[in-house]
Amino acid sequence: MDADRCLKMLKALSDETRLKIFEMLKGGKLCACKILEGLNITQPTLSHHMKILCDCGLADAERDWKWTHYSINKDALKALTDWLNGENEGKI
Amino acid sequence: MDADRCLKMLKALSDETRLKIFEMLKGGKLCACKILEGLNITQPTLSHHMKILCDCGLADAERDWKWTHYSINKDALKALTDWLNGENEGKI
DNA sequence: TTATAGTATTGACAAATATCTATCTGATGA
DNA sequence: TCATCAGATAGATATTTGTCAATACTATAA
Repeated sequence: MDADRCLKMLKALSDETRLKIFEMLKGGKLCACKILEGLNITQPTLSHHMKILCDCGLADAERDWKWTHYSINKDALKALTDWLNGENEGKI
Repeated sequence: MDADRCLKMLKALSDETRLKIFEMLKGGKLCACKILEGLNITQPTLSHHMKILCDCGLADAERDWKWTHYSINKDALKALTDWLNGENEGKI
């Protein structure tokens, strides 16, 4: 885990809508359509946000038939918080 | 610690310059002029960034004669990482 | 009071970005 | 093959924000 990766994750979390999505996903895996229900944004906007969350590694996407299920990548999250807390040793 | 406060902290950390400052301060308390030395920005820009870091609670400012010393507020940092990790119980 | 020095504020501007509409893609089922 | 549907991409726009130069503030020292 380096500062660049950390910065990317922090940028991903530093938007109100994406932080809301993050909170929703903390409760467990969710389909894109379910996430969309809880937010006042359009589908392309959600798609854009999910890409940012996935690209930085904080979220994982899993296609199941026609739906995409998203979940938090707990290892990435832990790497981020460890880095912030100064426990910069190894991993990810 | 609520999501709003968390969002403010994440926004504060989601800028490359401020994350560098954060890293510097993780090594210990620093004078503004020392921070400035390690960054290619002007003094007003640093002042602007320090205000953001202090306003969200992640950094503390301490005036000593004519110099201002900045440090990380470890309680605030822990509250942030706890919140991200889902340990949302109480405090700050 | 006046000069000096470290830090903060203001105002302007350019770059980044969150959002939308419109459209595309890819897979399924008739 | 064609229609349908979930999700992705493209292009445009408005807002946010990082930066600077200029200036103000505040405390000290002469």
